[in-house]
Amino acid sequence: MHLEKYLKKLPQFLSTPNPEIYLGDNYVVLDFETTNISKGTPANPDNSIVLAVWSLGREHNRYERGGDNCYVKWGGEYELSELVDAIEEADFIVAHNTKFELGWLKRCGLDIDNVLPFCTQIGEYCISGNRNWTLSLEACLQRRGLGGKETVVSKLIKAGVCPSIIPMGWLERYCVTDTMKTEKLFLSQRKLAKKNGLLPVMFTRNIFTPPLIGIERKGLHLDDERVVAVNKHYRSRQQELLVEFDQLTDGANVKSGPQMRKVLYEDFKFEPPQDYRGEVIRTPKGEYSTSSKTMAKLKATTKQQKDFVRIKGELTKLTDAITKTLEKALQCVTNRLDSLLFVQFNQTITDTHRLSSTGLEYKIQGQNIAREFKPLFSPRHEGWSIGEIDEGQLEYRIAVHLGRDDTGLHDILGGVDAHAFTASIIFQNEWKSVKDDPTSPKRKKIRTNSKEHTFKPLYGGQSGTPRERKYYKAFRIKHKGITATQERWKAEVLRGGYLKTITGLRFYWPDTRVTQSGYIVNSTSICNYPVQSFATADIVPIAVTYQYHLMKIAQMESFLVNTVHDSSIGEVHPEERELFEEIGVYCMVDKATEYCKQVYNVELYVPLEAEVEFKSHWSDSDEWREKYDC
DNA sequence: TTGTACGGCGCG
DNA sequence: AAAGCGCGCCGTACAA
Repeated sequence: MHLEKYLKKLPQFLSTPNPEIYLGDNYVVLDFETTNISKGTPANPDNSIVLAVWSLGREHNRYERGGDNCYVKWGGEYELSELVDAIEEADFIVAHNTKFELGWLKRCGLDIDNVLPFCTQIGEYCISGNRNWTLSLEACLQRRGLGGKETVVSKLIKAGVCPSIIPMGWLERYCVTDTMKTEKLFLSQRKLAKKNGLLPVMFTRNIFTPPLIGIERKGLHLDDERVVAVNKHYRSRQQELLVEFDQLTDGANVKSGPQMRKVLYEDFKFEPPQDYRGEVIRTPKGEYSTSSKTMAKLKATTKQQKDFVRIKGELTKLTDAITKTLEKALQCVTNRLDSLLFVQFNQTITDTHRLSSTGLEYKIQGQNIAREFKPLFSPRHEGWSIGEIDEGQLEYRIAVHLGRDDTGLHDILGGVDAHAFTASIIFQNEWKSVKDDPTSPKRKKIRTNSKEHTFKPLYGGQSGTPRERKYYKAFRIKHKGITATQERWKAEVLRGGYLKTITGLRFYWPDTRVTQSGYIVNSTSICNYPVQSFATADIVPIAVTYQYHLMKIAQMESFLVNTVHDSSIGEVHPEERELFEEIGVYCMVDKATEYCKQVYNVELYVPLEAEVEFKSHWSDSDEWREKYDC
């Protein structure tokens, strides 16, 4: 295959990935002090490096550790060629939150895509599994018995004092100390990681960092005209509805839970809806629920009640869309000539080690943009398209792999429609009459309604209507392998309080026990985490990492702009579609599979599958354009 | 005035 | 005593 010539140019840590590289001593530990606008982000040109300190792992055997074997350089990013040279000679760099240091090194002119990082924050996160530890340098040091007290300088910085005006002697002492502490932390982590088999997972998390920086810097591009048109549409509809809503409720606020509870269950005298067991649906704190799902169960009889349910439902959606997306997108296209929206990827937040994402200036984050608004995102260049590569049925396939589930494998290989099986049980009678007529709209509708239930039992879901429960049971019987594996996981956690997963990552549920009724506490999480984690925190990041590098090596003009759990999204040059697809699919399928073997010694029993789409926008359709008249 | 909890809703 | 999992962001309500 002709990707061979690009593969040959991958940096060595990617062409022959080997986590044991972290056991060597050819590393550079570094720490930067910078000016502090927006937490010192290197993305802001008004920020600059104040002080850089680094030390070399291979020099440390020569003499006793002391403050003097650090390199110290005052001044900006243009005076760090010595550091850049040292990094180019090293196997990897070490820092606490390497995304920060790498961002600055990029500004120093270093090609950070050739740098292998070891982030001590990620290191601690991998050790923590899902234990939600505080991951500041101080907290990590304390946890490993390495000191880690707050100092005067750290307090000053935390209080918002810019490092550029902190006395030089103080700042230098502080930065040198932090560098040495970071190295101690690294040495402690790698020792433990080797012992517990965590090096592979640390390696996988770390090679993702340079691609994430590259993706973050590009931003997501908004289509100005569409943003304006959709805003107008939503605003005017909101105005109409607000008038009606005010009349019906005497000016209640649709966003207020207490007010909605009063309106619904006191003023309109709705009977609080019940679940399948006949118990009133309540919030975790015991209040009557006013969610849209609960509202859907309300029995409206009078015209007033019917109007209210309809208007409240629509108004909630409108308000949500306007405040969370549309208003801010409008501000972005108004304020910024380039109409770019920036997000930040967080690598150490989630329990399952997925990425999370934070919206920066305009507070729109990249992972939960409503499907309805994906058509607002367009390529920044005329004639380009948005390309999206998706891992098809990823979590299902991974569950089938982990459970060596022959029935699942058979269905996947045979392209069996999983939702049809769901429909045949939940909508038994209705389904019978239409199941063999693929053009039937009724069939389509039943199938759509079945979708939400299909994979619920995969995550431990059992409750619902009698029909639904019948399906969940059928799923567990059908997928014997998955069910048995999940039972083993629960047993392992019951025994030891934690589960060692296929990648070596450990998840902890120390309070797990069997209740009097036989229910195992935490069982839904125990069923879910190993699947969600391996699928979307390992396989997809691996694929995106390689996709990013190969696109760059192939000198493509196209580039990635986002990744959302099971997919990557890029802006694609019209003449590069074929190559974009080839690289994308290769990475999501072949490369991810190969890496699993190389790094995790996991031979995937189920094939992966990638789906590719090119569109004028992130999503697009005639109906959508008609609806918003653009 | 500021910070936090809560309920709600969006995504995979 | 739990009833699919994982997140981030919103406005309200209310405490400090």
